[in-house]
Amino acid sequence: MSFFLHADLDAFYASVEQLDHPEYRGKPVIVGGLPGDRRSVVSTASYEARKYGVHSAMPIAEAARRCPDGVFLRGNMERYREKSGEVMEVFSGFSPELQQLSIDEAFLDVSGTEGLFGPPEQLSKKLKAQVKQKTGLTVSVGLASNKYIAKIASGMSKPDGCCIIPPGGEEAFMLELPVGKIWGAGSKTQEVFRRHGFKTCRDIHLLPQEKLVSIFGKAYGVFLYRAVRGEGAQAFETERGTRSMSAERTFLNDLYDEFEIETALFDICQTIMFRFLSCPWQSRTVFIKIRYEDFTTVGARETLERPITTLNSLYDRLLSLFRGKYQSGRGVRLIGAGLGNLEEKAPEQGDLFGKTDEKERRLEQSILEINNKFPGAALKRLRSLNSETEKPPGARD
DNA sequence: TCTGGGGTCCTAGGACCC
DNA sequence: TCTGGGGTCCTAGGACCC
Repeated sequence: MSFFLHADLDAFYASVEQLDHPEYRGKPVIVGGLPGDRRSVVSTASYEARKYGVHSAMPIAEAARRCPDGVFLRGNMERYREKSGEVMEVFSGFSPELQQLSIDEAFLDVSGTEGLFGPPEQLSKKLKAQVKQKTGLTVSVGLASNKYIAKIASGMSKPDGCCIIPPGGEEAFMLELPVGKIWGAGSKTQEVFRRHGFKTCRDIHLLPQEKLVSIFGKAYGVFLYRAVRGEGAQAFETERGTRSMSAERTFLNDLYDEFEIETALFDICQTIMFRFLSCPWQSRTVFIKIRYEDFTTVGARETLERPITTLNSLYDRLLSLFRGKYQSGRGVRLIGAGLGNLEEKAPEQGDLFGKTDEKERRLEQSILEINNKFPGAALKRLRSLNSETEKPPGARD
């Protein structure tokens, strides 16, 4: 008999700030940006801030209107990653089968741990107490016979709660649930639910699988059919490795100047390559993303014959994708790029990449490292190394 | 209200091969 | 002559999650 625990830190970024800064405790804390920051959104709002109607993904400007006396912070990812590590360390003491879902949540396979930690209530109590004692943070917990139900249960117990769904009770638990609580049904799907008059999972439960498939498509229809019956969704049961690596940037003001956009693209390219060099993957697929001023978003991708090995070659391909896709004259609000179809690095095949490539790769690596320490310092040098990059006449160095 | 950044997965259609 | 069917790989776009 399998049993899973889903653990989710409460208002994670905001809680870390309140932990590190006692003067913020009891106050509405909003992490994501300062009130004047244009184009920023809320990452996390503390429970005090949520009372004002502030929530994740809300524009900071709106949050500032709703909660003018809030404590607004840009956030410190390095610190959050550090705290996350501490918490995951505690989790790992409760099960060797730890599946981290994101920076602030994880699944633990706790099947057969009763002899060690007692029944679910006690297990949960011990885990919550240990997280609190060792990290100062509170965590909400859900326990069930599959991950999907455990995840929904932890969400219902927030903050600082625990919700246990006994084996056999999964379907009954789902039936009464409002459709808004279905994990995996976002705003577009909620709109479809509304149009069909579906209010609780029971309304969906009434329909045969074929009907759901005809409304929602094959994969999603089957997913819903299973979900409302309390059966785990396949997607969450198996752990999948990393598939892509990307970076993007939204500009404070829309960019119209192609040289400026391409410079930003180069900067993003460096960020990706720096991260890519220290990971165990290789990739033959490159992609770009352009968001225009009206928020329409387009992309382009290309799969190459050989893996990308140098910054120069990456930028070369990204630039060509960009130039092939970009509609001149349109304002660009965001530019992004990345590498897809990540696969295990092939064992060193020296002859696959020429000697020039290898030399170039090493030079780039050292420049990227310097540039990571002193942002901007080496950028010009690198960009001038790239033969594809021509400066328009009159552009200053 | 004027919408971040980093990811995953699905769908539909086209190219190409046998 | 004017057209089958299956498989695989690829691209573009969209929905969703934290």
